[in-house]
Parts: sequence; structure tokens; C-alpha cells
Amino acid sequence: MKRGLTIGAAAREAGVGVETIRFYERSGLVPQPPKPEGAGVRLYPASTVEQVRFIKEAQELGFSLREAQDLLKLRANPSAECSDVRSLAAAKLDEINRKIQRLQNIGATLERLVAACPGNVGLQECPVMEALTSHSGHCRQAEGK
Amino acid sequence: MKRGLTIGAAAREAGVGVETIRFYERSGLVPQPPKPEGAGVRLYPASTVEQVRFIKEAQELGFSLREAQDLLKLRANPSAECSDVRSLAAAKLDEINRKIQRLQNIGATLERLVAACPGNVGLQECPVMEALTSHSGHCRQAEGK
DNA sequence: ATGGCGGCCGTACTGACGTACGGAGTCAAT
DNA sequence: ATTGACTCCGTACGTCAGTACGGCCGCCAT
Repeated sequence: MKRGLTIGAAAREAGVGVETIRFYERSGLVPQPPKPEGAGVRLYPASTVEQVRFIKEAQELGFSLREAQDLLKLRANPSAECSDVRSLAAAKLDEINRKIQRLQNIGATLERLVAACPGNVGLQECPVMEALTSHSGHCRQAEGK
Repeated sequence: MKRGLTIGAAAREAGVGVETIRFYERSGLVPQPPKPEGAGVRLYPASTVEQVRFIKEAQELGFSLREAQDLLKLRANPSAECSDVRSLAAAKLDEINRKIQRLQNIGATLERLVAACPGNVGLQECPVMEALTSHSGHCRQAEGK
């Protein structure tokens, strides 16, 4: 048992494409199993499938591949502490909250503009266009180079 | 008067780098003024500066360069209607709201995990790691190949 | 005329995340 | 033995919004 899966089977198991596994190998996210001597195809252990799934889960939580790699390393490190993982997650949470904040600001502005736009006036009077057309241009600040 | 600005001066006026204006030219977002016959440097009209500022404002509102281009075209089109602009803005608002929604879901999950993580237990018991380690793996669905 | 700053132009690189392609080899079944 | 599916490998392409680089040339002042 555990004679390993071909890359295609492993990809199917992990729910990704073959090319994705290869890409992860090239990127150093998962190890590439050795090619058997003579000839034949590489055989992937179950751990690779697990790692790919792990990466996908991490992505779902907003982590980049780079960060997923860090998390994988942490997982493989016996002396790693839970607090390490926790702080990565907390940092990511912060980042996400900042993104939400920014998007909410933009959304509020956009909402205001859309609400203010009657939709049937000329572009000259369109509040949206007006917002885009820089007023800041008139009063540029502190260009004192 | 209005003999135009060199690219460096135009960039300064618009608050961007020289390379940005050149990039916008290559991308067809702003026109490239003709090079004077014989020799000399290109001279940029005030309208280019305005357009670059317009693009920057659009970006602030979450529009991509591609979309900023559409907005610019609309602005230049005398028969364009305010409703055109309005619908672009409304679509963008929708998109932003979807993004916020998604980020909030992720954020809630992350928050729950961080809160549940005591920070001093082994990785085996870490709720964050546990969330990452695919449970979905055990119960893969409909793999009936 | 000489120095230096700036403009001109093409090309390549970033980072994130893969997708696509092409030619060759290999495996399993018919 | 032949077919068809799959693997292997490198390379290139795709988005997005620029940044960087390197060589050449023109322009202005001293």
C-alpha cells in the first residue's frame, strides 16, 4: 500500500489541475518526488495531496502562496509554536480589516455619487464625472520644490 | 501661451512619474503629442495633465486603468449620457460590495480562529492549523470516476 | 565646447497565480 | 502491436500597474 499517485491522480485528489502541482513544485511549495531509476513516472505520496489542500485552504483564508509556504514550514517544524501561527493569522486579519475599511470608504463615496446622479442630465452636470474631474488640480498643494 | 509642457513638467503637474505618463501613452490612455519636425522634445498640452489626473481620481474610486479609459472616452464623447457613467459607477459599487462581503466572511473566520487559539498549545491542537488541515480531505465528494 | 540634466525609446522585470503549448516518452489496455 | 491517455519538461503567455535600465541625443548655461 501507499505506492503513490501519478501527478494526474494526485491533482484530482487535491482538486487542482496538473499544472498547478507542477507550478507549486517549481515554486518550492511542495517537494518533487524523485523519478524512478531507469524509466517511469514520478509517484506522489499522500502528503503532497495534503499539502496542496492545505495551501488551498490557506488561500481561502486570504493567505498568499508565499504565506501558505510559511504556514507549511511551520507545520513541518516540530519546535514551532502555536503562537507563531496565531500571529500570522492575526496579522492577516489586520490586513483584511484594513482592506475592508478602504473598500468601505470607496463604496460610500461611490454610493453617494450614484445616488446623486439623476442619470438623465448632460455629462457636464453629472456628479460622477464631476468627482472624477480633478478639483484638486486647481489647488495643488505645496509644490515648493 | 499654452506652448505645452515637457513630459517631466507634465508629470510633475499631474503628480505622477515620467514613466507613468509614458506607460499611459503606450496603453492608449492618453495621446502622445507629435514630436516636432527636425528635432526637439514632445510638448504636452494641459489636457493630458487633466486626463492623467482624471485617471488617478478614477483609480481612487476603485476603477482599473481599463475602466478609467472607458470613462475618459465617455467624457470625450459629446453624445454620451450621464446614465452611461452612472451605470459604470453602479456596477463598480456592486463589485466593491461583493469584495467587502467576501473579505468580511474571511475576516470573521479568521477572527474566530484567532480568538479560539490560546497561543501556547502545540500545533496539533492549534485551531488555526486545524482549520487549514483539510477535513474536506476525509470526506471527498462524488469522486465516482 | 563642455557638462549635466532631461527627454526618447525599447526592453525587461516585478509579483501573484497560474494557464497554455509543444514535442517527446511511457504506460496500460485492446 | 497499436492506440490513446497520460506524464515530463521547458518555455511562453496572461493580467495589473507600473518600475527600472541602458544607451543615445538634444538643449541650455557657463
